[in-house]
This record gives sequence, structure tokens and C-alpha cells, in this order.
Amino acid sequence: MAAEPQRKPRRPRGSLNQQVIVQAALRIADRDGIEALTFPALGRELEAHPTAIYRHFRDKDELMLALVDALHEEVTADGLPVTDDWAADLRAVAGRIHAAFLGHAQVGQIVAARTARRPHEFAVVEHILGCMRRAGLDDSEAARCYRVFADAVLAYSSMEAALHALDPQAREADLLSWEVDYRRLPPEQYPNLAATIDHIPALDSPGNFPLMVELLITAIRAGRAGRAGKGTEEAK
Amino acid sequence: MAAEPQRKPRRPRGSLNQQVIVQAALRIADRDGIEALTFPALGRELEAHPTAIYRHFRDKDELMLALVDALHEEVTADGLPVTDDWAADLRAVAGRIHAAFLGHAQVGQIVAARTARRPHEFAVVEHILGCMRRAGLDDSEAARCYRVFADAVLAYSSMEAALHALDPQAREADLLSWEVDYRRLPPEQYPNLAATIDHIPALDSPGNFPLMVELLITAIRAGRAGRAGKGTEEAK
DNA sequence: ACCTGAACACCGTTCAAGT
DNA sequence: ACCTGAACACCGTTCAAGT
Repeated sequence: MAAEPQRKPRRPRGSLNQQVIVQAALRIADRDGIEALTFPALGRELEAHPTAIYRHFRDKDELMLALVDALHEEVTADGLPVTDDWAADLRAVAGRIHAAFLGHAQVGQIVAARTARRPHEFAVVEHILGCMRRAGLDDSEAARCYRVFADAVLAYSSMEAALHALDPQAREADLLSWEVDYRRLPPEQYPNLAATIDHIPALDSPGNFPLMVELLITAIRAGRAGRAGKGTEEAK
Repeated sequence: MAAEPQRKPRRPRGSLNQQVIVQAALRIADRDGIEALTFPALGRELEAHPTAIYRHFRDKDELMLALVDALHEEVTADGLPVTDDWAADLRAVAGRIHAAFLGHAQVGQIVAARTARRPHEFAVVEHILGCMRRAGLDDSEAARCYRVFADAVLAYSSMEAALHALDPQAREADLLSWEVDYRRLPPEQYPNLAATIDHIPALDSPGNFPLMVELLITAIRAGRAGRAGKGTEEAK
């Protein structure tokens, strides 16, 4: 007959490489969830033998780190514009990171747990440092504020990605728990909750992340006021 | 002779419960790492059959959520003191959360990924809301700032726990990557990095978290200035 | 040099059988 | 009611054998 079984669609010789594997892994994670990202699944997606990936990545952890780096690459893909408004630039880069993490929420959720630093993060570091210096901070303050701003944006985005990555039922249950459980608490024991419960934003409210960014920018603008920890040089 | 084999040290009848299992799980995670926390390992630690845990937890995920809740319990264990200084109270509760997460870093690292809200978190919510209201924020602002402050503290602490939970070699490699890789970058392409590299705190510098908390407090104190997002009522 | 096949150790989960 | 034993499906990883 015309359609013979064709059991083993072998890949051509050198067609497997890190980039092809990373793209396939991203497709699987985005489509079926991070827990569905297994070597057998990768083999099917690539139409290759599951263990062929070991030619290109030492182990699964190294593949995961490559996925995280792919997200950072997406952040810097179109270049990070530098304007004369450092605060606007900080909002922009924070928004880019946040968007990339939620856009690939299944991978974004593991970023916080995988702290390894990879090549594509360099450009982001340089960019944020520039914003801090243009804000008028001295080198020491700029360096410390960079560290905190970048890590806060990373950690918060990763946490929101984790919520975003939950399957719909579990997520709905999580959000409903807030609506239901918290309203049931006795007002005399939880007076502050009782007074403000109607104003508390949802866990996944889109305004949460921008507000955190805005608070950090406000504090950076406020400048030397309220700096904690060692290394606060009064020299000036 | 005297010491007979005694192969199966059976547990007495009703001696297994959620609390006993959670404590055993925490011991294993703290001692051997989160990836060593398996049903077989739990069986050995409890001297019970591995699958006996299924009598008390629906699946492994539910056990993990119980571990996360145990951390929140630790935060509120000694009560959260309310003084006349809302900023100091915010520092204190943030420090408690941070300490609990790093104290059980193996569990702390998964908190951000497991967003489920559990009983022992109620008291923390109430406490932080009280701080925000005493800061002079109206109910809407207090609610929004609570959400961002609490989640930022949670996310940042969880990320630091993840770094803290890495095995020593991997962690050393991560920290060294900063020292080495970043110093190798061409200064003309990364001028801001070149200028500030000596001032950038280490990934695990103990000052990072307090600085983030201080920045948030500074912004909250700055008050209405620079609030972003919808719901910014100009009524006043 | 690169990919494949088979095997190994291990884990989460289920369920019928014991006490 | 509670725990145990055995089995099942599945996964990461290794390694000798193929082309």
C-alpha cells in the first residue's frame, strides 16, 4: 500500500543541537506543563531517541538552566532602550522581565529556584546599573540598589509565574481560598483584615507587580534617606 | 543471642499523624536535602511502611503544602509584637519570615512555587495590615501595600533560600561566577558594570534583604507619592 | 562522531490482603 | 481502622552496540 508503517523517523545526522532542543523543551513546557517535560517527551517532540539529548546536555539540570537563560535572552532580544528618564527605563526593563516570565510561566516559576547566572543576564545587569547611576546614586548605592531591584523583580515575577502555571482548578481553588477563608475569620480577632478585606487585591491582580516596582523607584528617588545595613558612607 | 535481628520495628497503632510526619519530613529535608525527601526515606525515618503516609496525606503535594504551613507556623509561634513604631514592626515580621525560610532553606525554596494559602498565614496577614494602617495609609492603600510587601518578602526570602539550599560546590560555583565572569566583561561594552563591580554585594550578602525591606518602608512612608495602577483615588 | 537499544536504580501511587 | 506487601507505570541515567 501507499502508507507503510514507517516506524522510526530518524533525524538527519547533525540536526540536533542545544538550540533545537531548548526550543522543543519550551514548546513542551508551555503546552503541557513543566512536569510533562521529560526525556521521553523530548524524544517524541524532536522525533529522536530520548537519550540523544545527553549528547548535548550533561543532565536534565543543565537543560533547565538553558531554558532559564532562554528567558533572559527574550528579555534582551529587542535591546533595552535608554532614555533620559531613568525611572521609566527601570519600569520598562522590569516589565520586560515580568512579561517574559509570565509568557513562559512554566519555566518562569523555576527561575527563583535556579539561581545560576548565565550569559544573557549580563546585558540586564548593565542596563539596570545604568538606570541607578542616572538616578543620581553614587557607585556604592547604585550597586546595592541594583542588586535588590533586580532580585526583587526576578523573585516576584517568578512567584507570579508559579501561580500562573498552576492548573486552572488548583489556581481557582487558591484564589477562592482568599475570597472565602479570609472572609470567615472572626472580625474581633482580625480587625484589620475585616476593615480592608474588600480592598485587598487578588493574588493575581495585574496591579501588584507594577506597584512593587513603583515603591522601589519611589524609595530610590527618595535617595539617601533610610538606607540600612553596613557600608553607608557618610563621606560627602 | 541477646541481639536478635528484629527486622521490622513496627510502629504502635495510632502513633502516626500529620504532625509526626511533618516533623520527620522537616528533619529529612534539613539534613539530606529536599530531593532526598521521598516516601521510602520517610518510611525509614518514621520506622513505618512508606505507604503508611497515604493514610494521612492524599499525595506528596499535600505533604509539601503542610511543610510550607509549618514554616508559617514558626513565624507566628512566639507571637508578633505590636509596638508604636509601625516601621519597626514591619522590619521585625519581615525578619522573622526571612529567618524561618533560611532556617529551613530546603523547604523555604519551594514556598514561592507553592502559592497555596494555609491557616497559619492568617495571623501574618492581619499583622502586616495593622502596620500599614498605623503608617497612615487609608484602607485601600493599606490593602494594596500589604499585598505587595508580603509577597515581596515571601518571594525574596524564598529565592535566597534556594541559593542557601544549593549544595556547597554548586553554590560556590554560582558565587564565583559573579566574581570571575562579570570581571571579564569588556569595560567599553559594560561601562556601568566596570565602574561599580567592586561595590556590588554578593548574591548571598546578608544586607540585601534588609535593604529591600527598607526601600519598601521608605516608599510607604513617602505615602501617596508615586502610586501606580488603577484605584488611585484623588478623593481627599 | 553521533545516535540507538536495552538495562538499571528509583520513585509515586494503587490496591488487595493482613491484623 | 489502620498498616503492610506486592505490583505498576514512569523517569533519569548509563553504557555497550550499531551506523
